[in-house]
Amino acid sequence: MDTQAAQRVAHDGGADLFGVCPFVTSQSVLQGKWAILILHHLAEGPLRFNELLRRMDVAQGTLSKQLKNLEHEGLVRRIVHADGPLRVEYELTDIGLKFRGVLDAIEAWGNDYIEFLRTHDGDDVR
Amino acid sequence: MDTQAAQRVAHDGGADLFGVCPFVTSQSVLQGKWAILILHHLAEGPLRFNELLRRMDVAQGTLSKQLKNLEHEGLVRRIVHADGPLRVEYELTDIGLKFRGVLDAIEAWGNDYIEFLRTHDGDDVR
DNA sequence: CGGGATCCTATGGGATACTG
DNA sequence: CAGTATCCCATAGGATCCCG
Repeated sequence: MDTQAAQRVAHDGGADLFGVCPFVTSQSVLQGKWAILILHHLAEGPLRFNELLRRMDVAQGTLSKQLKNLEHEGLVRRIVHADGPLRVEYELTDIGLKFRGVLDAIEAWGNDYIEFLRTHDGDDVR
Repeated sequence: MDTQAAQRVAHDGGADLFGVCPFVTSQSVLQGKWAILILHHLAEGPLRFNELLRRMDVAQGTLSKQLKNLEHEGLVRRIVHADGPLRVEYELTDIGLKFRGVLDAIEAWGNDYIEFLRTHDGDDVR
């Protein structure tokens, strides 16, 4: 381990609230550009890799990594169909399905915010 | 209509859906390590800069930038009190207050997920 | 089809020092 | 008190090539 990494570990005495605070914990799952979008698309049902790829304009490698993360975190299940040609589907697990509550809230607020953006056209948001 | 034209229409070539899709739009606001946490702390009422600093173990510069972002995006309002010593408070705007719906959903799911993590101890999540 | 491996860049975020 | 400025690094994510 190099010096910098060692220092970071040593200094990490600060309380990491992952697994303790629901907001910190959720944040670590929601971080990144694609998690919410993937979860959103899978919320309606299982999808194959290339189908996800087509729905979200994302690089293959990136999608692959993100799906592995979500699988590791327990939100997504990867299913390989044994019949015929290679066919893989991704679907939400139980805890992944529960996330739809968050997705619904995000959708509602997102629409409110889009409306807000239009009515405050002068302000340079983003 | 010929086939190629139909396909070009159907396939949204790299369009940025910010301001169009509520999920993409929300994601751009929620991205980053601190936005959700800041919003959560401000949801209960206005807070001063150093008070936020104390509640979340974050670097000053980082907090400053994040607050500027949220202010720019219209979720947070910065209030400078003119009396006596320098005193600044941050509070949620109307559209920021509406975000509490998302925060509530996140809190609920976060707690479910924490429970899920405990009952699946063998899996190395994160 | 469904990826993995590799390389590269952009940027988020921490540490530190300084300021009105 | 409430920042700003600067430097630096770790990581996310895109592009490209390759594979079973």
